[in-house]
Formats: sequence, C-alpha cells, structure tokens
Amino acid sequence: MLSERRLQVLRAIVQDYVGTEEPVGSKALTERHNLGVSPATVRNDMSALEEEGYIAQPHTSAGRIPTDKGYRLFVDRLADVKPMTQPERRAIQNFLDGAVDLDDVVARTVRLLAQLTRQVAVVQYPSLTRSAVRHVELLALAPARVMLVLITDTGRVEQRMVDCPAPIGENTLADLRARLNSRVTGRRFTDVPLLVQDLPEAFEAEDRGTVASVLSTLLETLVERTEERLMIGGTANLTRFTHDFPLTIQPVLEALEEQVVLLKLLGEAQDSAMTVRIGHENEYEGLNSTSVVSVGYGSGGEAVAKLGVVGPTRMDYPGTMGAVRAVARYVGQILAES
Amino acid sequence: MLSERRLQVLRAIVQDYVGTEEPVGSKALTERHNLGVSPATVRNDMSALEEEGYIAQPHTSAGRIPTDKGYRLFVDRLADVKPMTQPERRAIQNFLDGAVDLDDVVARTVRLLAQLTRQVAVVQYPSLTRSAVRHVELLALAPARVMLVLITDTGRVEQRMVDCPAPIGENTLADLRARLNSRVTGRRFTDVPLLVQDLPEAFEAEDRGTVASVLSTLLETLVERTEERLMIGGTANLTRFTHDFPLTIQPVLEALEEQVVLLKLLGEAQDSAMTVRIGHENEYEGLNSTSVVSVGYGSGGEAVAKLGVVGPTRMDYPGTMGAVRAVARYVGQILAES
DNA sequence: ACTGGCACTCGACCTGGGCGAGTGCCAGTC
DNA sequence: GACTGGCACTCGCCCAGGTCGAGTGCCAGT
Repeated sequence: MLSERRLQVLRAIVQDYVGTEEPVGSKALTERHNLGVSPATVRNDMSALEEEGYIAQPHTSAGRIPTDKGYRLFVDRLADVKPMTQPERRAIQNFLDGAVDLDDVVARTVRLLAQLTRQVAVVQYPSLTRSAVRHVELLALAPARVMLVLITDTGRVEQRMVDCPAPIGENTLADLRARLNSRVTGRRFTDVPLLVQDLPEAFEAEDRGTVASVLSTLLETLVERTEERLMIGGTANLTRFTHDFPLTIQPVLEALEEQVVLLKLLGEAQDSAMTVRIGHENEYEGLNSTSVVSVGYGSGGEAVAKLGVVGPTRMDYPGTMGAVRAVARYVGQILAES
Repeated sequence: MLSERRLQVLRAIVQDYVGTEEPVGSKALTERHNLGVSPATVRNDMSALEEEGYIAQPHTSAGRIPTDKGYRLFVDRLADVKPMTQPERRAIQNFLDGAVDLDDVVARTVRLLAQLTRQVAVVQYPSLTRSAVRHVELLALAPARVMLVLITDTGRVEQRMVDCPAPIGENTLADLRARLNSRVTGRRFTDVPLLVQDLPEAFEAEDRGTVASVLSTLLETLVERTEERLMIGGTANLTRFTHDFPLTIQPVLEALEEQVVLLKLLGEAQDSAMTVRIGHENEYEGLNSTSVVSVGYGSGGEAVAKLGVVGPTRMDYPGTMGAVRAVARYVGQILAES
C-alpha cells in the first residue's frame, strides 16, 4: 500500500510530465509543488514508486516518467474529471445547435472534440441496432426497381436499391408500404425480423417474390452496416508531439484509417460509461503509446453510439475526460430534439 | 530554348530524384541513364538548367534537385501518363463493384486511390448542382412536421426536417408530393427554382404557408450543401517521407482537415480535365511543398465532382496521373450503372 | 562541342571532452 | 523511525575539431 504522500508525489510527477513533456526530477518536484519535504525524501519515495512499477527512468540518471500503470493509478484514484466552464458549455451548445442534419451533427461534434481536447477525435454514427424505426419509404424508380429508404429515430437515413424479380404495381407498393410501416414504425430494430416475418403471405402470389426481396434488403440493412460508420478529425494534433516522432505517428495514423480497429476500440467497453484505455491496455499494437478516452452517448437514456479521443498516454486526463463527457451530453440532447 | 539533350537530363534528374529522394549528381546520372556523354558535359547542361531555374542545389556542392518549375516542365513535356495494367484495371473494377451505396462507393474510391498511389486521396461527393432530381419524398412525421428526402440521379440522398406553420393533411401532402415530382423529376437542380415557383398557388390558402416552407427547404438543400462534402484517406502515407518531417506534415494535415481549403483546391480548375498543381502553384500555403493531381468524374459525359491525390512535389507523376485517371473512369461507370 | 583532369567547397559523420541534471547512499538530526 | 544534507557517481547532451567524400566549376586539350 502506498502512503498518502507517495500518491501525492505520483500525482505531481504526472502533472509535471504532462505539462513539460520532460522527465521530472526530485528537485524540480519539490520546487513546483509544496510537498513539505526535501528532495532527498522525495527521492526515496520515487525509488519506491519505481520499485512498484508506477514510474520509470528513460535512461539511468534522468528524471522519471510515469508508466502506463502509473497513469492508470492516477486516473483511477488521483484525478477528478474537470468540468467544463460555463462559457465552454455555452460554446459547445451553440456550435452543435447549428447543425442541419445528422451528418452535420457528427461532423461538428468531431471538430468540437478535436478543438477542445487538442487531440484526435472519433465519433461513431448512431448505431442502428439500438435505435428504432421512424419510417420506411418505398419508391418505384422503375417497374422492377424499388428504392428502400429507412429513417431511424436518431435521424439516420439509409437507402438501398432493390431489384425485384417481377414488376410491382403502384397500388401493391403503397399497400406494402402501409403494412410495413404499421408494423415496424416505432419498433426496435432487433424486433423487426419477427414482426415482418409473415408479411409476404398477405400478398398475391405474383408479388410475393418482390415483397420478399424488399424485406430481405430491409433486414440486411438493419444488421449489415450496424456499427459501421464513424468520423475522425484533428489528426493534425498528432504532430504536436514532435518528440518521439515518426516512430509513433505512423502506426497511429494507420490505426485511424482502419475503421475496423477503431470500432473495436470503441466497442470494447460494453456499457456506456466513460472508459479510459491507457497505452498497452489497447489491444491494437499501433496504439500502444496512446490512450483512448471514450464514452457512450444517446438521444434518450440509452447510449446509441460512442465517441472519444485518441491521444498520447501523456495527456491531460482530467481535462480530456471533462470535455468528452460534456460533448457526449450535449450531442445526446441535440439528437433527442431533432 | 533548351536542347533535346538538356530535356533528357532534366527528365533523368526528376526520375532519379523521385526514386532515391536524394540530390543527384552528374556522375550518378551518366551511370544510370545512357545519355551517351560524359559527366563533364552533363555538368554543363545542369549548370544551364540551374541558370534557367529548372533545378537547384540544396547547398553548395551537393547534387541538384528539381524545382517546381522543373517538375512543371517534366509534367507538361516529358512525362507520359502511365496507363494501368490489365490486372490493375480488373482489381479496381472488382473492388468498386462491391459497393452497396453512394457512401460506400466514395469510401472505397478513397481507399483504392490511396493504395494505388500510396498517397493521400481526396474524393468529393457527387455535386448537387450538376445533377438531376430522381425523386422527392415527403413524409409526415408529426402533424406539423415533415421530412423531406431528396434523391439525386447520382444516388445521393439528402434529408431535411421541415417545421410547418400549420398542420398539413395526408391528402394535401400526397397532392404536393405528386405535383412536386411531376415538375422536378429528371430536371437539373439549377432549373428547379423556376419550376416550383408558382406551386403554392395551386393550394388552399391555409396550406400555402406549409407548401412554402417545404419548397424553401428544398431550395436551400439544393444550393446550401452543394459542393460541401468530401472524404479523405491515406494520411498515413504522409509519414513515408520521413525526410524533412514534422515541418511539412503538420500544415498538410491541417489543410486536409479544412474541407474548405480542399474544396477550393479541387474546384480551382474549371473543366474536368486532369490538373496537376505543383508546389507553390497551390495557393494555400500549407500545401506549398505538395502537389495535387485531380480530375473530374461523372456518371455521364459530364463531370459531377472531382477526385485526386495530394503528395509531395517529389512524386511519381506518370504513375499517379495514370491511377487517378483510371479510378475516375471506373467510378464514373459505377455511378452510371446504379 | 565534348572530354578528362584538377583544385576547391562544404555538408555528413565520427571522436573526445566538459557540463550538468539527476541519482543512490550514508551519516547525522529531530 | 522518518527525514535531511552532503557527496560521489553516472550518463546523456552539446560543442569543437578533424576527416572523408561527393559534387562542383573551370580550364586546357582534342
């Protein structure tokens, strides 16, 4: 068990290192934080902290820097989420209020997060699985060609072309549209398959093939691109850490290009609570020197997607967590309104 | 006027420099290209080329590197666009054929371009201005709330919420939908404003406000986001030029984040022909050390948007231009089919 | 007009030495 | 027993000096 003072020392090391980006020594520590003890004492404490694996020396006879384990302790026990100031909150809200559609909401959110945290922002589009159907529209573009438009309660719109086995009449299409909507409007995606199962039976034999095509396309749309899309921004912020440069930036950029990796990253924590993954806690190798702060957001009580930021393990955790939390909250509000 | 041999020397310099990323000297030149003359002669030629501003020395007594002017001459007179090989063409086509919707087409195109050129790819969404309306759909989500869905002939779908001044009946809405579609379906966006101008007059006084709201939202949609969206990818490729690093990568990343800058960049050349902007020819300062190769693409004969790549001025111009041209061609085909 | 030779320039690279931040240890003090 | 001041030691950083070699410009010769 670490004594109270040693925790203070660790906290001071993290804070200083985050500020200066340079290994911090015992003397500098006592000067900048009034710990009430001498450098020599701090040296002993640091030695103990190193023993326990919370800090390390990049090379003999240099200052110490926190390890992943050190940051973990800091985040868990020493850091308070720093709330946004009133003007900041207002700015967030104003900026998001100007959005015209879902794409715009997501785009603005990314920009906002990147600016606030000065890091790389990642925002997942509201997921389909947990959302509900607001409306299904069917449009005959050609005799045997139907466009399916699916509108969700989060404002997301998906469209698909359906090639029908046989031409379909305008009346039949209207009938199908009406029946379909009366069954699925307002229902969860996960419930839809059961609800439409017996729908073809209500139609003439000649139309059943077409109805089946439409339905199967609908069901595909529900599952297929479920969690697929996301938007990132603020990659230029990666260059602020000109320190251990190209070595670390390249794999990070590569990881960011791989949506699969990012989606897995965001998806890892099951619940929508704020999650911080530090350095090697990230499974993907390229992100071993970065931390990911993520949280769920949603239009109602329930989270429909996640957002977060990717930055160096040496980041301002309290500030970042505060910004991420605040942005998630306001995005949720915007979605609920629209 | 430069003699034929001097042009050959310039070509050789560009090719070598692009390959090695190192200043190239007279001796190396004669060894790798059989110019049929001695290094001393080449030295004289290089001296003349330098005089004219086509090449320069990074520091006294080092090899020469091409200047922007040198690349310009190379592109204009010395380089042939390198056509894609048959397997490459097939691969492009196969990859793009798998796309399920417009977003997917654009996303795949970006990936493809980035991979083929090993540079940063930029793809603009098919523009609204030059495309035509395929269908307009109106959905009553609440008594005084209508969702407007606009489908273009390039497969793009835009949606907007319309808050109506008064509740609108289902019949009136159907009427409006029918009238609207009969007027605008198949028409160019630029023609739409005139075509719908007198539409409110066909309705009862109580509904005119609502009709006007819907129309104004429609018109806004047509102009507002006209050229707005684009997608980029392959930023990790920037790190391949580990040479004059953070200095150049930062402003480039920043430029790429600014969609406005990119759109201006793509939009600069009015016609849809292949355009190469080299170094300082780019107005935006951050891109002064990069070249931009762009070309228009479209579903029919006419270009509806542009795509291109951003890379260091020291790039393989023939190969890049070949890849860009090929991708643009196949994307056009895909759009025409869907 | 081209070539071979030659002196010269100047950045890249290596080496060695001094500097200083930071450490670990130990004896001394409260 | 916990803390402190002192001291010797380590080791990366930075600078100066020296060498090396690629590349140049010029000139005399063919």
